[in-house]
Amino acid sequence: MSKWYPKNGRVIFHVDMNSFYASVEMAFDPSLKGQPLAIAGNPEERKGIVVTSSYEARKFGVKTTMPLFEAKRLCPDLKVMRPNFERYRTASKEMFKILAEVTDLVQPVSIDEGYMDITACADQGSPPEIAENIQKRIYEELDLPCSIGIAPNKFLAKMASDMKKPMGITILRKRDLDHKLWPLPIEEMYGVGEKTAEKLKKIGIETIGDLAKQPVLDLKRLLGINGERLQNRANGLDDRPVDPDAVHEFKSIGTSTTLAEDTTDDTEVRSVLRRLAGKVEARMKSKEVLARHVQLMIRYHDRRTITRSKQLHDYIDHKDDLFSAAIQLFDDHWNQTPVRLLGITASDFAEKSEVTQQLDLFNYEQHAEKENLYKVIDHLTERYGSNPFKKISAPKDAKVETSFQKDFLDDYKKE
DNA sequence: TCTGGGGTCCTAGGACCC
DNA sequence: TCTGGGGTCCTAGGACCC
Repeated sequence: MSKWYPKNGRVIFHVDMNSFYASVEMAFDPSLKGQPLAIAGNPEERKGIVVTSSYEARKFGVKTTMPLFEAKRLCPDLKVMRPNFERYRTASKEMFKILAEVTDLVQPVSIDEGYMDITACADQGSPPEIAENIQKRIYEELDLPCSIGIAPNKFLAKMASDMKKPMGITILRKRDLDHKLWPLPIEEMYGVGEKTAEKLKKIGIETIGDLAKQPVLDLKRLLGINGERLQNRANGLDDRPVDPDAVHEFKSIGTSTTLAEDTTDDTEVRSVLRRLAGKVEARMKSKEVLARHVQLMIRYHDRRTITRSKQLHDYIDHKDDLFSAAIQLFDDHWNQTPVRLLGITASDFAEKSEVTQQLDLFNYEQHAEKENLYKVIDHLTERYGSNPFKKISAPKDAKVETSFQKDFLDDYKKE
């Protein structure tokens, strides 16, 4: 036991569902098992890219984000299905239920993967035993394959879960770094994408091991603060905690759509933005939040994409308010050329209950201020011999009244 | 008949304040 | 007589991930 649960370390799992959407479809309709299967959007609507494919399809070179026609060229017998997101969400919930039975310290990071901190789970067996149990339960109860990485931190657990698929369990300890992690090509490192890999290769870094050993100043110059962070990870250092609450701390809600055809038609744009605003509204309401920031995304014919956003004065959650912010941004910034994609994203949230409370408080304060007004005027009149605000004592506009009262009271309090 | 849709985090410049 | 430096907010864009 002490071998597995060191006093000064953690035991972290990364659970990664294999080929998730395709596997859920196969669990749903077992006649699909063993077939090359791709989940993809509708090519008629220019959404024909592979979202997920089964391992049978991958053997032919089918990959995620590959255009469907190319996937079919590589694999003529490819079976193609549209995504059923409701189905995937249901399967995902069931999967996380199984993880939650092991520990509360589960952090979902997407629909098909999550971290667990099982440091305090020694009573349930050794980490490999716990991992085997989880994998077995998900397979037997949900008919879904997964891979699990076991390591002292999130980064290594993530890299480990990737090392054996499908249905793998991989242990990656600090002492394994030099022979399991460092030989991997730099582009396989989590956090290193196309652009970063390109930059790193230019200074001679080809493997994760090369990155681990490079003088850190070179990396800072090349990549900023991220250079140092990536090097730490390459050396097996990552102290981010497994945070079960992170999933509730979402920062934005957005939706976007690629149009079936590019358009310059204002009526079409308006109708699409209305639809998007309605979707964002529904998702905000289900999470009971209000937003104070709205962002519009426009992708043009040539795929050049701009985002334009604005901070609002009030918190909103109604589709009409989302729409009016979006259409204003569109009218202000559209360059009149054909539009390929439109998107609306809301952010800078407050919980609906809190904003409502604050509004109540605000109304209360306004009321209280009116009550106080006479006292304050009396005070100032007494002090200065006359009411210094006499000239504007009957404001018509409610907003003017409010700010007037606020300044007034602020001055009063300073006295 | 090329490249979806959902996110997060970071950077950088300008405005503004002290 | 001619311009410092730090902090914060806002906006736009880029990189990355699944």
